Amino acid sequence: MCGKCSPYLDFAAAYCAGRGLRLTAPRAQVLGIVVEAGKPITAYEALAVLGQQVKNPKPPTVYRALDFLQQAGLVHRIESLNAYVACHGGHDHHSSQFLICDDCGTVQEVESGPLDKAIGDTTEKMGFVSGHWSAEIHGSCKKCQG
Amino acid sequence: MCGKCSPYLDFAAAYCAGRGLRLTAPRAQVLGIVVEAGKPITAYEALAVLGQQVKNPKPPTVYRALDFLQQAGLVHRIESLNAYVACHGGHDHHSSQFLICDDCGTVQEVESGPLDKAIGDTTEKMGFVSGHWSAEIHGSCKKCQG
DNA sequence: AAATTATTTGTCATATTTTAACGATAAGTT
DNA sequence: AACTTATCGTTAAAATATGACAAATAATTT
Ligand SMILES: [Zn+2]
Ligand SMILES: [Zn+2]
Ligand SMILES: [Zn+2]
Ligand SMILES: [Zn+2]
Repeated sequence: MCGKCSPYLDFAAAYCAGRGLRLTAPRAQVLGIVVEAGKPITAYEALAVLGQQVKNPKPPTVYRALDFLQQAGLVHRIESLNAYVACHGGHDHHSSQFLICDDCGTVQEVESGPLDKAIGDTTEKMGFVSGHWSAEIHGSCKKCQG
Repeated sequence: MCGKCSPYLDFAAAYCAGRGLRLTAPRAQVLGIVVEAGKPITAYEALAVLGQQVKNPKPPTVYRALDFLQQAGLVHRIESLNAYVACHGGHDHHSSQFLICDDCGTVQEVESGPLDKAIGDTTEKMGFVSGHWSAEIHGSCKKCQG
């Protein structure tokens, strides 16, 4: 828990309350851990951190919390990293786009209208009904360049 | 090996030869297995199939072959499925887009210029230098509707 | 051709990531 | 309170992926 994640947790509490979602203790703890990480964190890394707060937690605790948080839209899973990041905005979205810096490990979530439209156009043309999608863009962030 | 994968393997052989890449026996076998699957196949599924062709193969054999094939651009990894598909075209590309049907399990690789441009615009605006990216679009394919 | 070097392979084992199952606990309902 | 549903803690075990190293193969050099 820190200055950065406390406001986020306040927001998350209200966000969940407004939707009938239960932000229980383990869920809130894991959310705090993901927020505080500030970059992608794996389930086992989160488990290790959680172990500093509660006694000897087990993997299912973290995985269940992450599943819940994902469904709630509070965290995203970066598939290409097997890791999780907090959603950068308090918005429902079934799709997400990430700029993943392979040098420093940071991930920036972006919202690109044109990207959204391009995917909509493509799926429509193919007669495909899109549920959710994600674009994971690997490369080098601004800071990490000469 | 079948009527579908044989021409693909011929192409792959020429493709690799032209680039100084060595399409060795285990690599060609694994490629054949992925092509023949016709839909995403996991490393361990491929390992099981390979076990019908050679005696008691081990995971590293398949993983190494898949790594090579990926680097060569002959197969893609679908991160959200932990599975692999053959590249639908004989083209170099550092990026790919997939329409993944969650009902029938098929995956269609598409090439969308607008999507490519949208990602280029976004990364440029953020000062991000993009290496490779992939968009994995989950949903329901044309066949699986109504 | 022989020696050298680099790449690839087979094999052992292990590490990492994720899930199933199930009884206990807590929350929401009638 | 009695009932139903959701969540939790715990014990495994399944599924996914990699490290290490010697043997074999292929490419390169002498
Ligand atoms: Zn988000
Ligand atoms: Zn960076
Ligand atoms: Zn492709
Ligand atoms: Zn389908």
